[in-house]
Amino acid sequence: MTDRVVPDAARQRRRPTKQGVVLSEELIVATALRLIEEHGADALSVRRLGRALGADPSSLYRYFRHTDDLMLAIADELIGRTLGVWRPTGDWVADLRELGLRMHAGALAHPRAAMLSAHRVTGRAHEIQAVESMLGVLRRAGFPDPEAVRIYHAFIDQSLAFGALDSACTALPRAAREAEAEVWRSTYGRLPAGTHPHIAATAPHLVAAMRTSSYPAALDLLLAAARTRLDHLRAGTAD
Amino acid sequence: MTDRVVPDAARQRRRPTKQGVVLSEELIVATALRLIEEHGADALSVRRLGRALGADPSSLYRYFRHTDDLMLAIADELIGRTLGVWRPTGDWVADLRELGLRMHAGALAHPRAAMLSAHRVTGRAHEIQAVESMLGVLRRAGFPDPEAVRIYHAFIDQSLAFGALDSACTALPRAAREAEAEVWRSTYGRLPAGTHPHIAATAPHLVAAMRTSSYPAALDLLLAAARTRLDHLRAGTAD
DNA sequence: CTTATCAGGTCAACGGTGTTGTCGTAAGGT
DNA sequence: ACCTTACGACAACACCGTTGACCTGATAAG
Repeated sequence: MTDRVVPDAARQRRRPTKQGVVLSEELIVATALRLIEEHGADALSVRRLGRALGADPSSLYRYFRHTDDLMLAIADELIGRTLGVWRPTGDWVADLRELGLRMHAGALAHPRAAMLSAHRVTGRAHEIQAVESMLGVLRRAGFPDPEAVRIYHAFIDQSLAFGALDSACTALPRAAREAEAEVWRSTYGRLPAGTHPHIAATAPHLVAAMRTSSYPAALDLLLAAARTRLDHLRAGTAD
Repeated sequence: MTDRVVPDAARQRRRPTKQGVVLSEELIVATALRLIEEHGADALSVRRLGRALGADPSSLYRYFRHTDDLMLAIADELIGRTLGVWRPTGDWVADLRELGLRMHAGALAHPRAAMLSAHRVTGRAHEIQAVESMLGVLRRAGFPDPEAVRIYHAFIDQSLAFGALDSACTALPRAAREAEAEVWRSTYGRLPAGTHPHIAATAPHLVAAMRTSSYPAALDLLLAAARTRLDHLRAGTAD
């Protein structure tokens, strides 16, 4: 079996499956996304996907060399969907905030794909478009080039890193997620002030806060620092 | 089988394994960490771990309810190793900076373990100690409780998220890492100013910057924003 | 219109995974 | 010296990704 995968364009002999479905790369990716959305991240397996498509699991290997290939195809589809229609408004802080939240939401909508692709550089069209957009926002705001790159770098990595982290949380089996909430409530919530004064003092806030993602807060902190930095630069206080 | 796990302290009948090894929670965790570092994250399975220990896989279920429990124990051990000897100096910005860099370095020292545990709450001794320390730094600095929790949350998640992201990069196969560097150099480095003015203008900075982790920069931005916030609070300017 | 080709769906199998119910045995307390 | 029982071993279950061999029917050539 040298290579049973055929480039999508060259396909012609599309034969229906035993259950009457005509497979295609597109259909497979769409079904995989649906599966993830409907039954949780770990509902995605080659066998289950095959079953959902009404095809033998091994058929999928005519379209993807292995599961990773499938994941990357899904990720690519994701980028397209989440950044497809964004346009800058001119308010650089609001623009970056919107972009950050969008990337984060896009990741959370498809946790598995996000976890696998957050640390990869594809060099493909959608990605290049995104880089150009963000750098544009920062440079038009008035950041000098080295500063724009520094902030872009921190901004994009923070978005991707939080996206992956929070995705990993939502990809946790239900039981584990509930167990974590319980740890915050019954372990951290009950530490005596004698031995752990700071945890005890902030326990209610902790229990409430740790349930949600801190990405919006982290994003706002980053943007606030960037704005301060820009003010300093404008005031002529060179570093 | 109600629950075959016995709390570690209560263990007494330590019986050697067929191959003469005396199991313990500690030994299991240490072996798991070694396994992960030596043979990669997916080298960690109950069966392989059993083999490495010279014990039947099912024996491990006398010490951990399921694989997840084991992961949490590994995560906590990691925290303990990286934060073991830290003491606050009184300069809260410097302290948090040091803590953040240490956690990041700790993650990179055990990339695969970091990737598996960054998003977990263990509720175990080392973790509790770490939470108490960081909250202490922020509260002594003068942050009111809700603010301290907010900043703690953003700070810890940022450290863990970047730790996991950068770990994932270093865990990439050598070929893939070089391919990514090449993408930056030859794809982003050569885009024409006509179609991609912002990338073209910053290309040298981009190529140079994207090779390194942006965590230190992101950390400094977060701390700068926190300091600004504290100044505002001190000035009595509520919000 | 017939025929041959081969893309692509199917089947069966391999070796891996986490997890559990059962059983035997040896360590510890009495 | 005896009992109890903790705890390691075994076997089995249901699932996973992946592959090589097989079969069949849609298409292209004649």
